[in-house]
Amino acid sequence: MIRKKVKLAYITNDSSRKANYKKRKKGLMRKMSELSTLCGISACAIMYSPYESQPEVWPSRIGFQQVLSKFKMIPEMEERKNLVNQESFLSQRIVKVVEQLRKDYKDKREKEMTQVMFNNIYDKWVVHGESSSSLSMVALPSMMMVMPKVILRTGTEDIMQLDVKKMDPMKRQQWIMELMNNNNNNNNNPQTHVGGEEMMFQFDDNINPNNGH
Amino acid sequence: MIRKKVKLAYITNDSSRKANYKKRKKGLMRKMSELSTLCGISACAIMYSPYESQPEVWPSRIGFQQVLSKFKMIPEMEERKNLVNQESFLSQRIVKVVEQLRKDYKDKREKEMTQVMFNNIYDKWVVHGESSSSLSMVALPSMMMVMPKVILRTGTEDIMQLDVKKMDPMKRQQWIMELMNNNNNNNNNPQTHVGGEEMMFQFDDNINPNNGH
DNA sequence: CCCCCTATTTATAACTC
DNA sequence: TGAGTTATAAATAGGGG
Repeated sequence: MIRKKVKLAYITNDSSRKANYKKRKKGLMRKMSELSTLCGISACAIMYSPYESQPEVWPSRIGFQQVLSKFKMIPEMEERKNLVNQESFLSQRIVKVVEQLRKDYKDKREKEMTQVMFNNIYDKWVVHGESSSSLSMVALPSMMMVMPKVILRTGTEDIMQLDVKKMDPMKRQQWIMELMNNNNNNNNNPQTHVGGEEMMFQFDDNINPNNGH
Repeated sequence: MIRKKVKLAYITNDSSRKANYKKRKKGLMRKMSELSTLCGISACAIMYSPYESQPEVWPSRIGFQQVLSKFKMIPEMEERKNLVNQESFLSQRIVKVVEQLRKDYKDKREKEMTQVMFNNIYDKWVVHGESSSSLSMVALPSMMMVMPKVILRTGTEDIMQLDVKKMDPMKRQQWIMELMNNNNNNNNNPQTHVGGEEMMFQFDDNINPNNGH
C-alpha cells in the first residue's frame, strides 16, 4: 500500500482514471458542502464526465428550486393573440442563430460543457419538468446571446401580453433535436466574428438615467 | 497548535469563518483543478461570499471564453429597422416581468445566489466586457423565463434581421440599476403562481417532427 | 490583510476481496 | 466492478509574524 505522491497529469489508464474521478468527485462534493455549511456561503459545482450520463451537480436541485418557484408566477397575465408575427420572427431568428452556432462547434469537450452548463442552469432556474434534456441546452446559449439585442432595446408605455397556454413541450423537444442532430459542419469562419460589446442590452429611454448608484 | 476536529456547523466567529472560507476556497479550487487535469473532465464551480464583491469562479474565464468566442459571430447579419415595434413590445414585457419578479424576491440569500449564478453564466457566455455588474443579473432570470414563451413559439420562413450596432451598454446598465434599486415590495401573492409546464418552448411547425431520436 | 508554521485531521492511492 | 482497508500524501485549524 505504498502511496505515490500525486503527479498532476492526465491519468492514461482508463480504470484508474475512472476510480480517481469517482473518489475525487465524492471528496469535492463533500468539501463543497462543508464550505457552504461552515461559512454560510452560496456555492455551486458542476462536473461532467463520460462516466455518467447526467452531470454531477452540487448542491441538489432542491435548494435552487426554492428560487425557481418564485419565478413561476410569470405567466399570470396573458390572453393576447396579436403577437404571432413578432413571435414568428423571433422564433425564426433563434433558429437561424442556433444553426449558425452549430456550424462553429468544433471542440467536442467545449461543446459538451456548453450543454452541461446551460442544462444545469436551465433545469435549476427555468424549467422544472419531466422533459428536460441535455440536448435542449444548446438552444439556451443562443437565446442568451440573441435576446439582449432582439428584446431589450427600447422602452415604450405599450404593454402587450401573451397567451402562454398554447405551448407544446413535445414539439419544442422535437425542434431542439432537429437542431442538434445534424451537427459539425465545422466551418470556422473568422469573418463571422463580431466583438462582444454590440451584444449588450440597450434601453433608449423611459428609464431614469440618474440611477447608476 | 492543537487542532480541533472540525464540527460541521456554521462558524459563528466572524474572523474565524472568514479565514476558514479563504483557506477552503483555495483548497476547493485546487481540488477542482486537479480533478479536471487528472481525469480530463469538464467542471465548473462558483462560490459567492460576502467577503468578495465578485464571485469566485473556477475555471478562469479563459477556458469559457474560448467557447464564448464561438458565439461572437452572431451579429454578422443585420441592418433591418422594421423591428422596432416588436422590440419595444418585448422590452416592455421584460420590464413588467422583471418588476413582477422583484416583488417576490424575499430571501436575500437566494436572491444573491440568483444574481451570482446568472452573473457568472452571463459573464462567461454572453457578454465579455468591462461593464458587467452583478446587479445586472436580475434581468437574466426574467429573460430566461420570458423568452421561451415570448419568442420560441412558432416557426415561419420569414427571416428578419437586426441592427445591433445601435446598442448602448451605458443605458442598459442604468436601466438595470433602476430595476434593482427599489426592491422588496415583499408581496408573496400565491395567485400569481403558475405551473411551470406552460413556460416551455413551443414550435408549431416547420421543423421535422420525425427526429426525436 | 497576507503568508508561514506545525500538529492533526482528512483525503486518497494502492491494494484486497 | 465496486466496496472496504491501510499507509501515506494532502489539507487545514490554530496560532504567529
